[in-house]
Amino acid sequence: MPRVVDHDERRRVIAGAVLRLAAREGLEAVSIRSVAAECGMSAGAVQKHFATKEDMMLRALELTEERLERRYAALPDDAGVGEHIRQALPLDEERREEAIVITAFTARAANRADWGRFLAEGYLAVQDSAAELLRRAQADGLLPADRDADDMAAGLTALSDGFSLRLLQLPPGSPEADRLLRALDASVRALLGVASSW
Amino acid sequence: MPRVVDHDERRRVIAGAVLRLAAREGLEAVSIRSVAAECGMSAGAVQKHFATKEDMMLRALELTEERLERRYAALPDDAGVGEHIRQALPLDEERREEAIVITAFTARAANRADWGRFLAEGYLAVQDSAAELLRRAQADGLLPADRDADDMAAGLTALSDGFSLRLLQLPPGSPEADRLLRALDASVRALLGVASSW
DNA sequence: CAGTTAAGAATACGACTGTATTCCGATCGT
DNA sequence: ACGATCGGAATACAGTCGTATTCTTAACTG
Repeated sequence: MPRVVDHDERRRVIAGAVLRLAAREGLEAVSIRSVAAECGMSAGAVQKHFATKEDMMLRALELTEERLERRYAALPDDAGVGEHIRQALPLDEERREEAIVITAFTARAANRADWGRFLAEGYLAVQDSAAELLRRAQADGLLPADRDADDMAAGLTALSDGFSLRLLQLPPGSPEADRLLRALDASVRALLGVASSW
Repeated sequence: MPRVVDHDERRRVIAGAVLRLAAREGLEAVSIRSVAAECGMSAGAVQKHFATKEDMMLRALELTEERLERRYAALPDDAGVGEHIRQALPLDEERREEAIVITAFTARAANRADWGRFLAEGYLAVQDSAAELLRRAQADGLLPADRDADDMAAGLTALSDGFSLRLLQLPPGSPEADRLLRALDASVRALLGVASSW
C-alpha cells in the first residue's frame, strides 16, 4: 500500500474552499479549476476526491449544515431563541459564506427534486428542534402556552431566513444592518408573545 | 427608415423568456442561445436588444418587480396585510418564477455592489409602503398602536421572504405547503398583535 | 424606383467548462 | 530492494459560453 491520506478530511477542505470561493466571487465562479487554485491543489487532485462536480457542491452544502449544527451545539444550555437565530445570520465572514451558498442552493433546488428534499429536510429538522425548545419554555412558564409551538417555530425560521436575505445586501455593522437586527428582535418578541428578549 | 419595432416591448418579451427559463431549468441554464430558443428568436436577435448578458438579466429582475407592483396595484383598496403578502408568495407559476429568480439574484447580489443596491432599494420601497399601510391601520384603530410600524413592516417582509423560500421546495397545494401557509397566517397575526386575520 | 438603414440571421473566435485519460513520483508491504 | 498501488499532476477532448463581426432581408424616404 502506498501513501494514504484522510479522504474525508480532504473533501472537507475542498468543500471549505468552495464555500470561500462562492461567497467571494459567486456560485457561478466555482469550477473544478478555480476551487483547486483556491485551496492550492491541482485540478486533478480535486477531481480525484469527487465523482462529479455536483457531488462537490452537495458536500459544500452539507458543510454549511455541519457548521450550523456545531455552532448550535456550542451554545450554552440556557441560550434563548434569539441566540439560536443569531447563529444562522450572516454576522461574520463564516456565516456570510454559508448564507450566500445556502441561498444560491435554495434557488437551484427549486427545480431539482433531490436538492429540494435535502433542503426541506434540513429546514424541518431545525424547525422541529426549535419547536421542542419552545414547548419546554412553555412548560416552564417562560412563554405563553396559548400558541402553537410548531407554528411559532416555522415563523421563527422564516424570520431568520428573511432577515438573512436582507442582511446579505448590507455591509455588516452598518446602521441599516443594526436597524434590521433591532426589527428582528422586536419581531421575535412579538411572535413569541413576550415583552423582553428571552 | 426601414422597419421599426417596439424595442422596449421586445426587451420585455425576452426578459419574460428569461424568467420562464430560469424558473424551469435554473438560472445557470440561461444563456443568450437558450433564451433565444425559448422565445423563438435567433441568438443574434436577442443579442441586438441588450448590450450584454448582464443587462438582460437585470431587465429580467426588473420585470419581477414590475409584476409584483402590478399585482399590488390590482388589489382592492380594503385588502389587508395577508392579501399583500400573498402577492409575493410562490402560489402560482408566475409568482413561482419570480421567487426563484429573485432568490438566485439575491445570492449573486451579495458580491456585486450594484445588484445589491438595486435589491436593497426594492426591499426598502416595499417595506416603506407596508409601513405606511400599517400606520394608517393603527390610526384607524385596526391595529394596536403600541408597536413600531417600521419594525413590523420589516418583520412582515422577512416573514414573506422566509416562507417563500420554504414554499419553493414544496409542490403547491401539498399538505406541507398548506401547513406552512397556516403558520404564516398565525405569524402575521402574532406580529401585528391582532386576534383574527386582517 | 433607388438607396439608406434597421432588424435579424449566421458565423467566427477565443476562453472556459466538466470529465476522461495518461503519466509520474512516492510510499508501503513483502 | 522491488514492485504494486495510490495520490496527484498534466493533458486531451468535446462542448458551450459571451461577444464581435459579417451578411441578408425588408421597409421607409427622397
